Amino acid sequence: MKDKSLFKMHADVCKALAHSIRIEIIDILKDKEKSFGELLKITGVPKSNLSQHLSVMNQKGILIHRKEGLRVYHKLSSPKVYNAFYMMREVLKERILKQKELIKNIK
Amino acid sequence: MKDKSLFKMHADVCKALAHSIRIEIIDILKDKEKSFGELLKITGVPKSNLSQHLSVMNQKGILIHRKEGLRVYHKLSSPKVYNAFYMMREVLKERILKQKELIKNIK
DNA sequence: TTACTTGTTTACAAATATACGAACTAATGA
DNA sequence: TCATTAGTTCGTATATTTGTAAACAAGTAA
Repeated sequence: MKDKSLFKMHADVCKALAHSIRIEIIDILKDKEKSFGELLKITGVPKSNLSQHLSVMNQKGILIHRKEGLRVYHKLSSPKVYNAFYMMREVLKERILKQKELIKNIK
Repeated sequence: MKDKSLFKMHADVCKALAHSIRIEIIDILKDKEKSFGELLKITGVPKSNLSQHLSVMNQKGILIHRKEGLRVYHKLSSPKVYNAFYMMREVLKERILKQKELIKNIK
């Protein structure tokens, strides 16, 4: 049988984006790094929850962080993460446009 | 508070890719349509399970299908789906390369 | 040392997602 | 009509993910 471990790893990267809080985090970090505390304020997510989401994103390789004193700064691990994020949004846009067409035809 | 429904929809599209079987399906459909039966043979996934995964992908707007006689043919809803798939794989590649570097430095 | 700030980890409940056999439906042909 | 093929849906068991409070850890500063 064919080896499917590549599909598994590939899906793991996709999973790192597959949550609305994580999408919001990528949106915030798209062009600049932010500390944990800043992300906390912007998102309004409880800190333990936010920490877990950031941890998942780090493990899956889509974020990196550095510690400076008490603060931890997070950013995208590569511009490719934003490209992937962006293409997903394009797919969403296309889907919404198609739905608009459908509604127009119903009227 | 800020409206987060866009993040939710965006994450839903990502979720459609976030499973190894669904990644495999996109890989198979990247450049041609296939019938359910062909997908069944290629993937080896039980038919009820395959049908459910295809259903999820249809609902999330990343696949479309047409029926012809007894057969159902599936394909990507847009080339953008493959672009998104591809960028995810690029992120994975980058991560693997970084891990290789780390191992090299350990030696 | 003590207290404070910033963030992580743990424990566990609740919610979602996945897997798969069995039953079911739709189209075709004998 | 009856059987066959192709695929979907249902019931339900299992697995994975998520959310939250509470405990914990690490760095800074008095």
